[in-house]
Amino acid sequence: MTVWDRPEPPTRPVPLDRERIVAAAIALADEGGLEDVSLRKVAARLKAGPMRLYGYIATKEELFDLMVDEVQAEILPETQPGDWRETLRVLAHRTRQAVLRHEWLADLLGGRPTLGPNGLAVTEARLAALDGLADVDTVMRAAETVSAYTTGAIRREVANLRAERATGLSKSDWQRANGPHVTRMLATGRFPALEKAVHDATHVDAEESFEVGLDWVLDAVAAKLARP
Amino acid sequence: MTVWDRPEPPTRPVPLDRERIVAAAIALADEGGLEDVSLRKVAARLKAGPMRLYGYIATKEELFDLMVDEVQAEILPETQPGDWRETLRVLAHRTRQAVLRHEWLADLLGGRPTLGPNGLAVTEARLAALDGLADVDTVMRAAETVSAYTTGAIRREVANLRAERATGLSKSDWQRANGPHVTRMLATGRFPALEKAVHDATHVDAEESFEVGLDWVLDAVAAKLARP
DNA sequence: TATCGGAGCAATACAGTGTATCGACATGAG
DNA sequence: CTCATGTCGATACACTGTATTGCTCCGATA
Repeated sequence: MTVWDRPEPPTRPVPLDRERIVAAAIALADEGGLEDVSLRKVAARLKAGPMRLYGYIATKEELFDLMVDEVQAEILPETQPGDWRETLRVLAHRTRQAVLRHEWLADLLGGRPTLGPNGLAVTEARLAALDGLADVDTVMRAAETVSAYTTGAIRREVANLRAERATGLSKSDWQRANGPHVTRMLATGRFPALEKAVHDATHVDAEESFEVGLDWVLDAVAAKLARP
Repeated sequence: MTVWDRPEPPTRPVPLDRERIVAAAIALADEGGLEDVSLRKVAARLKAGPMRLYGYIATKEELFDLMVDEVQAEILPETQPGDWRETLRVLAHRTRQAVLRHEWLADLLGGRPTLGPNGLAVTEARLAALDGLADVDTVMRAAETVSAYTTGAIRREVANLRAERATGLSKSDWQRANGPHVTRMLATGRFPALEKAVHDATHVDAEESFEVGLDWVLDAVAAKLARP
């Protein structure tokens, strides 16, 4: 019985694990957005049948949870700076940067509690930064307030960014970017304050306005920490 | 040719308009969440074929936009209170209440720019409250910061609410509500600050923590308005 | 070593989705 | 009365998440 007579052994399936699955899903989402992530496509990237994934995840939502947690690892800074304020600021900025790298994150952020290891680690980092500076309740309120601002601001930024991309690519001109509709609405005179704001506001880039708002919120936190 | 010989005239289709379509979609979403809203089901409620809707909307996303704008009408207060701070506070609270009435709004809030008439009106109300109290840029930053906090906080609240509902119905006990997983994670000792917070924090209801965080942010705004 | 149980996997199937296409038909204009 | 027009419904397509089913191979047991 020579080699030539014996058939090749059947090709063993590519080994799989959650890490590989999540990586494939993230790659897909990075390329084409969240709606491009289908279990079939993810499986195809791994040269596997769609049903194979159900050995590792029970539902597509779970895959999303894993994706979010995976990316949250990028948020944790390698070295913790000393100041509580600096720590919170860095965490917020790194969150923003992670979302800009993975825009689909904006669709998921805040949508479910982040209970994965990295999500918990981020929460821990926020709380640790404030630990001992006030009573527990104040600390929690502070952490949650900063985090609420962060996710809210980032979401709006991405929303605007997408809208700009959708309406041609005119970036600087607000009115033109939003098409004739907004212009027409403003012309009705029913939105005088908005009209003034749109007309007179100096355009600042997104990062700076994120930063400014964040600073305000941090100021508020600082004020509350001062008086326990 | 008597009446009996003549066939009935063909039943004319039920007249349709965006208002009716949006109302049907909102009703569906209120009952079963956003994912229960399918063009087929919406159309069925109106005794129409699915394709009929495409005379009024070009895409499902547009339907969502219309839904959001419709519900935003509920946010505008009937009478404007005097104080800028009170105005912003009321707007935030009414936003929260609207989301609690229509939980699906949490999935959409902040996801796209709100360019509909009611959305613009809400923005206008926010800006109008601050109008003249500082330069335009500061006013915009203030409005956006408050709104970022609001949407972020509400989203987290709804996320937690859903998670609680999903894990049995134990509401007060954080650890039990989140199942053994979080308990086990905390037991690793890798999240000391989180552990302390979970253990020692006095449970305050969602509305109160929303209110407190909001007040902090409003304090921050007040401070910036003071010095132009 | 032969057999068997069980696990992992692929194929198939199903109910449902958003939307393009097209043919019929009622309606208003000439 | 005829004809063009535009609206509506049916059909169709490509695709989704997931349940079910049966095969096939691996390792443990007799």
